[in-house]
Amino acid sequence: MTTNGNLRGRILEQARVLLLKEGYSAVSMRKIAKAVGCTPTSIYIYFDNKDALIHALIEEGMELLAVDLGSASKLDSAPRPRFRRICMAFLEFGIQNPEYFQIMFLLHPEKMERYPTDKYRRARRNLELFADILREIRGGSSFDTMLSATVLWSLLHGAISLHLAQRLDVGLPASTFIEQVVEHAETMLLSESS
Amino acid sequence: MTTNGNLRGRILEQARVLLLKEGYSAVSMRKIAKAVGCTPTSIYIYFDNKDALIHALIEEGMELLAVDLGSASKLDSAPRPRFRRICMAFLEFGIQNPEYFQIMFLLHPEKMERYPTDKYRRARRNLELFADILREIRGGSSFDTMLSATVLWSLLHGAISLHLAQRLDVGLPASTFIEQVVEHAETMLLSESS
Amino acid sequence: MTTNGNLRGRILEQARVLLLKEGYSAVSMRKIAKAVGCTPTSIYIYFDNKDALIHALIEEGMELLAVDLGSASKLDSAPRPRFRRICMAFLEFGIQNPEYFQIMFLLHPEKMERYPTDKYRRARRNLELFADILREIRGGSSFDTMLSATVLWSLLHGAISLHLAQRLDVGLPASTFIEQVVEHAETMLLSESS
Amino acid sequence: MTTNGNLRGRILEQARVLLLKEGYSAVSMRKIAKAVGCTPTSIYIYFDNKDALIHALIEEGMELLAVDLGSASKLDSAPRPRFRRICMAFLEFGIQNPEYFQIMFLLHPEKMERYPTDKYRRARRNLELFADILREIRGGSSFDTMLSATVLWSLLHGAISLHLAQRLDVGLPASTFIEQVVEHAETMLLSESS
DNA sequence: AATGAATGAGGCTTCATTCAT
DNA sequence: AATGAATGAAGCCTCATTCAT
Repeated sequence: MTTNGNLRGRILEQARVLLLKEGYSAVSMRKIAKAVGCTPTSIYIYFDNKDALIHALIEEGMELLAVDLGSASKLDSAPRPRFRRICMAFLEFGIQNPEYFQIMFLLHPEKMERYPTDKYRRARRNLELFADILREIRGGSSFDTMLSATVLWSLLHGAISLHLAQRLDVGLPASTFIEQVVEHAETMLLSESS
Repeated sequence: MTTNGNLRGRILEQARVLLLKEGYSAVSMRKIAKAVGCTPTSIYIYFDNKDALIHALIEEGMELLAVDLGSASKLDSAPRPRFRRICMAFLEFGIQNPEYFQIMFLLHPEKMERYPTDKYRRARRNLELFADILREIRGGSSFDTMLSATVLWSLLHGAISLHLAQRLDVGLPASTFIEQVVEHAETMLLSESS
Repeated sequence: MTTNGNLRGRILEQARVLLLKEGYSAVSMRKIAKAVGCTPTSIYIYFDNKDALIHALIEEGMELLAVDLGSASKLDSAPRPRFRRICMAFLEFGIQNPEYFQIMFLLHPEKMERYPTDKYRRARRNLELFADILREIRGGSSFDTMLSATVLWSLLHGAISLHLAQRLDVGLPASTFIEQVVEHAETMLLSESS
Repeated sequence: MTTNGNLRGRILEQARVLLLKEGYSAVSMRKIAKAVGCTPTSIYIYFDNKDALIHALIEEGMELLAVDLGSASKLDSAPRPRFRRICMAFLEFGIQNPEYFQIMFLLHPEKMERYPTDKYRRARRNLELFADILREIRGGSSFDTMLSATVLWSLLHGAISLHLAQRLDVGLPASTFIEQVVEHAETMLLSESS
C-alpha cells in the first residue's frame, strides 16, 4: 500500500522518516533515494531541488497541524475548555511529530531563502486562532490580544522545543509537563488579575 | 585590533560571526579558516576537532550568560523585581547574542555526541536559579517549584527562539515584546489564583 | 582499447598499476582518479569505499591464481611432476603479478579490518591444494601433511617476497632461482629420509 | 631510566612501540612526538626526516639480529647443531621483534629510496652467514652454496612473514611451527640425496 | 517516468615539514 | 636543545545536482 503507486509520496514519506531517525543534517537526496528504492535523479522529477522537497514536507506539516487544531477547536463550544484543548493539540502535535515540528518551526530561515515568505503566512494563521479565542474570552483591544497570543505562542513553542531537544528533566513525564504548561497558560492569560 | 596575535580568539570570533550570518550548518572548518585568514590546519593547533571548537563557543556563551544573570540577580534585593530582572536578562541575552543562543540551546544533541552531557548540567543550573527565586516568592513544594520553573524556562526559551527565527510580527518592537513576556511570566507564576 | 566504456575496469587497472609503481601506501583515491582520468567521486559509483576497491582487486588476484594453479594441476597426472608444476605456477604467479601478490599476501590484516575474514579462507584453500598432493605422494597423517604444506607455503611465499622486495642477488636470474626453489622444495618434502 | 637523558633514544623507542602497536602506516611524526612527550619539531633535531628515523630503526634491528645470530653461532661447535641454532635464532628474532622485522624486511624499497642501497649490504651478510655454514657442512661450489643459502633465506623469511601476517593456522603453536621449519630446512639442505 | 554516469565543491582531518624564536 | 606557530598537500568521503539516454 505504501510502496506502490506514487513515487512522490514515497519520497516525502522516507524523507520524513529519515528526518526523524537521523536529524535534519543527515537528510540527503542520496539517502532518501536509497530508502525509497529509486535513484537520486528520480527525486528531481518531482521536486526542483532539495529545498523544494523540504518545503513540500513543511506544507504537509502545516496541513496536519491545521487539521489537528481545527478538530480540537470544534470539540468544545465553551471557550475556556476550547482554549485548553487547542493548546494541548498544539503541544501534542509537536511532541508527536517532532520531524514536522523541526522543519516547520526550528529550521532557520537561511534554509528557506529560496522560497517566498508568504508561505509562512499560513503559519501565522495559527497565531490568529489563538488570538480569536483570547478575544472571545477576555475581550480587550486587538493589539493586546495579539500580544498575548504571541506570548502564548512563545510558551507553547518553547515547551515543545525544549522537550524535543531533550533538555528537560529526564524524570518528568511528557504528559505531566504538557498539562502543567496548559495550566500555566490558563493562569497567564485567563486569570482575573491580568 | 582584531587581526593581531591571538589566533585562537580570532577563530572563535569568526566562527561566531559565521554562525550568525549563515547558520550552524554553514559553519565549516574551511570557511572559518578563510574568514580568519589562516589554513584549516591551523585551527587544529588550537582545537582538537570541530566539536571541540563548537564546545568552546558554548562555554563562552555559558560564561556570558552566567555573568548577565548574576549581575541581574544582584541588582534588586526584593524578590519580585529580581524575578523580572532575571527574566529580562535572559531574554536580552538571547536576543543580543543569537549565535550563542543558537548553539547553547537550539543545537540538537546529535551534534554534540562527542561531548559529555555533564557539560549541560551547567545550563540546567539556570533552571535552578529560576526555581530558587520562585521558591522564595511563592513557597510551595520543591516539585511544584521545579515544574513552574520549567514552564517559565519554556516561555523565555520560546520567546527568544521565535524572535530569532523571525517568526514574530515584524511590526512588533523587540523591547515591547520582551516586556510583555515578562509581564505575562509574572502573571503566570506570581498571581494569587495560582 | 583501455580508455573505452568500462570505467570500473579502468579504475581497477590503474589501481593495480599504481600499486605496482608506487606501493600500497601510495595508492589513493585521488591518484587513481587522476590516472584514470575521472574524479575521485566517480570511483564511489563503482566501489563503496577504498577498502572495497582493494578487496575487488584481491578477488581478481584470487581468481587469477586459482586459474593458474588449476591449469597447472591438470597438466600432469603423475603426482611428482604435478607437485613441481604447482609450485612453479605459484612462484610464477607471484613474480609476474607483483601487485596482486602484494595485496593478496603481504598486506597486513590491519588494512582489511572492514572485511570479513572468511574471504581469506579462499586463500587458505591453496594450502589444502598443497596438502592434498603431499598426501597423495607421501601418505602420512593429516596433521603432518598440513604441517609440511604450511612449511612449503612458507618457502614459496618467502621466495616471492624476497624477489619482489629486490633483496635477492641481482645477478641471479629469476628462472634459475625459481627452479632452485622447486628443486629444494622437492628435496625437503619428497626425499626418502624425511 | 628510559625517560631521562637522550631524547634521540626515546624517540626511537616510542617509534618502535608505535610500529608494533599500530603498524607502519600509523606511525607519524606527530604520534611519535606525543608518545615521547616532545614536539614534532624536536624530532628533526635528531633526524633529518621521517625516513632517516625509520632507517635508524632499521639499523638498530640489524644490530640486534647480528647479535642474536652471532651468539647463536657460538653456542655449538658442531656444524649441524649450529645450523639449527642459527635458523631458530633467525625465526625467533622475527617472531619476537615483529616491528623490526617489518621495517627490515617487509617494507618496500620505495620507502627507502632516499637512502643508499649499500646499507642493505649488511643485511646480505646474514645470507653469507648461512652460506658459510652450508659450505662447511656440505662443501660444494660457491655458487651452489649461495643458491641454497638463498633458498634457505626464503624459507625462513616466508615462515616469519606468514606468521606475522597471521595467515597461518590459528591452532598451530608458534614453537611447533618453528621446529618444523627448522626440521624441514635440515632435510632440504643437509640430506644425502641433495 | 526513470536511470546510469559523472561532476565540482566541499566536508573533517592528518601528514611531513619549516621557520622564527 | 627545544618549541610554538603555521603551512600546503593530501587523505577518505558525501553533497546536491546535471545530462544524455
